Amino acid sequence: MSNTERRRILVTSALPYANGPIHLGHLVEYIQTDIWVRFQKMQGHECYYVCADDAHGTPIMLRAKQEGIEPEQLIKRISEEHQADFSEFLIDFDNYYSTHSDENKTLSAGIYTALRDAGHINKRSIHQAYDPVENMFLPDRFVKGTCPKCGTDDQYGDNCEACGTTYDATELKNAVSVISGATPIEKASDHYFFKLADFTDMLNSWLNEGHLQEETANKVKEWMQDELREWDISRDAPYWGFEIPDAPGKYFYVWLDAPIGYMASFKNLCDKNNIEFDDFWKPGGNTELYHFIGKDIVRFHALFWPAVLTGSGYRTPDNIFVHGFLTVDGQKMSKSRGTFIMARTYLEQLQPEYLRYYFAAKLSNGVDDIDLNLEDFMQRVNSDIVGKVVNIASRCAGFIKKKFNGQLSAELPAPDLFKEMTDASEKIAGLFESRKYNQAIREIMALADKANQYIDDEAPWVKIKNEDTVAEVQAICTQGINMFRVLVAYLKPVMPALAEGSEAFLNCDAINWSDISKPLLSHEISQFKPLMTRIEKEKIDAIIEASRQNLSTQAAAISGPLADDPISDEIEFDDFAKVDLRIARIIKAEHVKGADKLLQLTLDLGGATRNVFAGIKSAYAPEELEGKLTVMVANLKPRKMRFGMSEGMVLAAGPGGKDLWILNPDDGAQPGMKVK
RNA sequence: GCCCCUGUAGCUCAGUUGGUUAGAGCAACCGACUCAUAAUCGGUAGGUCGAGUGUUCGAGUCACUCCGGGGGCACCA
Repeated sequence: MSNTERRRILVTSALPYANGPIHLGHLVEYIQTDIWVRFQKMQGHECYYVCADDAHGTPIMLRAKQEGIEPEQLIKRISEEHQADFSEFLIDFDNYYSTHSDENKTLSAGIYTALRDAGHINKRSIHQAYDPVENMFLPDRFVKGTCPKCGTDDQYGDNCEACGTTYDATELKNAVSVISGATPIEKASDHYFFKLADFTDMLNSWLNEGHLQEETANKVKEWMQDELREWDISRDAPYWGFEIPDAPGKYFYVWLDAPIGYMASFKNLCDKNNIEFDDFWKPGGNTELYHFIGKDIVRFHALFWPAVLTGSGYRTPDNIFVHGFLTVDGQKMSKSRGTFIMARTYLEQLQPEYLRYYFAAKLSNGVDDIDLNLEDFMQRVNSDIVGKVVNIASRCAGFIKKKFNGQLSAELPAPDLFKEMTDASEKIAGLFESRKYNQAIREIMALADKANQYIDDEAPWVKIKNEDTVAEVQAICTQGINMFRVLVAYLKPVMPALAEGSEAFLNCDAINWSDISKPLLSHEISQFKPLMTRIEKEKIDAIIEASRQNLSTQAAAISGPLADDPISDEIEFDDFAKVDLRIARIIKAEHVKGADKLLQLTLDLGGATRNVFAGIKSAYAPEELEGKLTVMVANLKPRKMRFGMSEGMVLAAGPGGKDLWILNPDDGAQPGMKVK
């Protein structure tokens, strides 16, 4: 690597939104980026990794209000939480900042002004839902009402979840503002638009210059086939953001100043560390710029952002690395299943490097989703890292320490094998560089297998017992420990703390990519301590349990019958047919002496009568029931209860207590009829 | 409704421009070993490559249809 040029690289991850905590889904991206940046730095390149909280927008404004604090206080608190999470996950930003900063304000205003002066900004009036109580315009998702098409209640202002119709928030019937409950009115307002279509040619050529992964480029080209509409970049007061310089009462839409936050965070770093900002952001700077993002925000980064940058005299990114979403056990993260796992919840139970390793083992350079399979996670980490890699050091260290005073031998007994391992360096580096971490990990683990095989073949535990061969043990273990060191070097971008612990054990300087080919010889190592322990199943269970509990303590938790009580496993028709359901008339209902929950029902099946005890006392008075038709399971095996024989079961729905409703057939059904 | 991605051993994934008996790791099973955090080493078994049809001398690899999973769009960016 010494003969290659020292690259100058600026890297960003997407800015987390400052209204909630970091979860495992977020971490896919930060871990992916951090690995790449650590790798670049290990190569000796000049690489900066900047990020920031995305601190503007309506949701933050409203949340602060709800908590009775100023937005500044809210974003400060959230930023501290975010940074604590990132730091513990060993995400090593060179700078972590906020979009609510002087630098960002200046840069946003400058970019806007440049766009305006070049004629890329258009101003026109639009109509929008307006909350007359709160005196603010309402984004679609802050209006709810009845669908104008199908009449379903409680639908958002953009489309109906029941019938799928899309409409304007102003078309909703009985519309209410989610914020105040007031009926929104329609109101006109001037908005500022970015004329994206001005950049059609520029974008078309940019898209063909190989800046994007193929799949991403295809997606963006698909969007380019339609005419590029103007992008609304302004919002009316009250809004939490930056006021537009020449438009009092108008603010930049959060998505305008968010990516500029990348620049602002870097500007902040430059000012602290004497880095030339323009080298990285003006055209022709001989530097590289990369954004790591999720596939949900491709539009902003691959369409608007290059256009905005070009229109205001800045450079465009060299690439936008798009990754997929995280699923857990093959399904979308779910609060009710306990798989919506917060970074903090994870950290309370497990070490960050387990997850860093697992993600690395799964991540490719594609946009496919990756799955966190919890069983696989545990097995994989335990067997790869603890069983294979760390085990090499563990099984050699004892001999060296006890028998040879911690001294490594002066030569390697198997230099060819060592060379084979260091020769893999270029291939593995190429895989890290191209973000095929999964392949890199596979290569590294194959080498770890080789190391263990070598030790097994040499059997130092046998040779140590023989006078003639005892001297060989020192060399064998020196070989083993040096192979371990190479593996740690390869894994260092992924597992920096393991590397640090290993450096202490090896009693050597920080390992870099360039010095792996020089083995440690005639060198004293330190006492071996377990560098990493196994993942215990209980810890994973605890994470799931804690994530479930988060659910119940969160006000806005998603719940409902389906979430609380998911649909059971699929059955065959024959299974259903075994259940004989009949219409029954309740001809008599009475209290049962000594029973807290039961009512005794006499049911007429159109000829036969049945005596049934039903646990519905909490919801019904006997007199309410007499004469009613309902549905019963007629062929249920009679069951002896404390108060007598119960010959069937009436059907009811609901969580229990007062909330319990028996089934009622529609008019016309007669006692005894089969339900099918 | 339209469009994109995806579906390979129990699990996680590789499978190059279609070409001989479909690969790896983990798990399972058998054996060896005991230095090591019950780790390691050797071996065995396990797949009609989601289903079907087609193109071809030949298809996991191409085309079409269907099914399952993920996502995008339907004037919201």
